[in-house]
Amino acid sequence: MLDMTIERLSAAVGEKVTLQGWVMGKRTGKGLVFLIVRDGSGLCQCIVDESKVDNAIFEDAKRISQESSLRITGQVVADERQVGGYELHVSGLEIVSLSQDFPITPKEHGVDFLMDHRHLWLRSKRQWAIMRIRNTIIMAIHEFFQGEGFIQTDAPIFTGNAVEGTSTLFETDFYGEPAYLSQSGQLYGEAMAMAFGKIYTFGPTFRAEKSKTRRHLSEFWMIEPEMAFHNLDMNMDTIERFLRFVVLKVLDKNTLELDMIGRDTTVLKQITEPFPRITYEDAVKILKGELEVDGKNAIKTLEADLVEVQARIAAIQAEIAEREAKIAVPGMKKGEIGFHQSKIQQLKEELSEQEEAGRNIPMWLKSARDFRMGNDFGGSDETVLTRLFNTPIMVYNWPHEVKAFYMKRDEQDARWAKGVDVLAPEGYGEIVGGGERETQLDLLIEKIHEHELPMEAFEWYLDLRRFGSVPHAGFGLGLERLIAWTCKLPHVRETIPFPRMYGRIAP
RNA sequence: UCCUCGGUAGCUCAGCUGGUUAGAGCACUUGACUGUUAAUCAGGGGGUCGUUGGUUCGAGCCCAACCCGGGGAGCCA
Repeated sequence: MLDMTIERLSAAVGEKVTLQGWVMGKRTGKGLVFLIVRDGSGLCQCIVDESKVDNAIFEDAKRISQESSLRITGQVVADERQVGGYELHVSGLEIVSLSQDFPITPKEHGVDFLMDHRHLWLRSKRQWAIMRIRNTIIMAIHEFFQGEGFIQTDAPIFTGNAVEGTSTLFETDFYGEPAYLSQSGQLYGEAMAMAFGKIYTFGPTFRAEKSKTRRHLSEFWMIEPEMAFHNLDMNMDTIERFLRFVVLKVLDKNTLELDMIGRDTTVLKQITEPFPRITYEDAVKILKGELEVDGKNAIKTLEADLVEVQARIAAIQAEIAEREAKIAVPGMKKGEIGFHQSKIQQLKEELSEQEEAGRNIPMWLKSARDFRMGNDFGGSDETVLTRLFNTPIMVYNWPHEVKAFYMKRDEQDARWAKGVDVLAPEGYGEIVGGGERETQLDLLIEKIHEHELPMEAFEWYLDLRRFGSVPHAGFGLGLERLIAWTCKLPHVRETIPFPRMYGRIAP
């Protein structure tokens, strides 16, 4: 049978099956060739034994190279030591296409090199695992909203007016008129919520920010639910249920993948606990160390982190020196030297990470101490704040000056706009931004003037308040940031098949 | 736009205060090893040291400008 996949080998133990795939790796021994085959669904070690196959097959097994494609036939044997738990005792092998000098070797590579070979990098284990988790998350998003009675609608990607300034928009030529690639479907989502009750959009979003950081992409996918007859509290309830649902789905369906990328799931499992809801005012106090959380002080915690980082740097430097001294002694076996060298390599990588933390933390501390009530949080402020929590936190009631014109003003205290930012733990920061929308026509018009926006471009939007305005709320979730946190990746670029970012348009 | 770190073999890096023919590991290749999981052993080929200009008897190393990349600030999901 040719439709066998590695994923389904467990149902075929003892049977003779044929797999179709690619060679990920090869090890040879006297009379034996071990092939690691991947077929997209998983990995399987295939053993070619010289004494059990035709000579021609054994010769093919010996000459087959990394990433050659093949059809391979053999008996499925359970073996707990193997990735996936099964191996194939080969009786037949057909080379479909021989590959030559595959650029991505089992050794470490630099980011630039890997990014230039993204089309091939996607074949590696880690990327395989991440893309499967991405798939789970996308499906879970649909499942959650569909299950709660939302309908998926889509906002346009071309927009004619620059809502929040043209500096962050990509301009294109739309039949001779300037048009911009959408940086949010928010306003259209509101129109659709007035038509269909509860909706969500799920599509690509474009931001022309010249940001070169671990959490920015120029093209990313955003989920934007919008709910009629919902207020800020109901919005926060929805966000919490939603994030919990998605993360639990990943924990359920991707244990293998999470393990492959080395994700410690302890923090993820705490997603079942309530998310703290903190007003902006309190968040600022926590940030400045004026308010403690469960007896923990943000500033003091960070200072302790710094001490720890410095101790770690010293320990790493000592270990590197020790291993280098060992290698320097003549007479050590080559293999052992290689072992020490690879350890030193790892240590040096960790050292540069720790050194970076050592440089950053004092800056973060300064930023936190000097923070002024009324400002928006910067990336480091979010890190300092979330350092004290193991679940996402929801910061709400923001100074209205820092939020968009459509955000509803708090009826009790006009200083605040009823927005909410959800900050992920472990240093990931903002993954969701949302809030309750302004419903009053006159306040909205005032805000549009205040932001110096072109009134005529918003006439259609104002119609939503003229014809049956209702309280409504919604939020936007950056898919890639959610994936990055779920997988604890150092950078969002690995969460999307072909990242588009400042300075990167190919492949 | 600004700050910061970097660019040496196909890949990852070393190259001490400037000094003869620029090194290692991996990958590739030849051979040895009956089960390996990036840690076996022996041999082999492979480099305009990002670009341009300068300092010097002499530059991979020093200086300047530029190009490319990493991280961060601003901005944000």
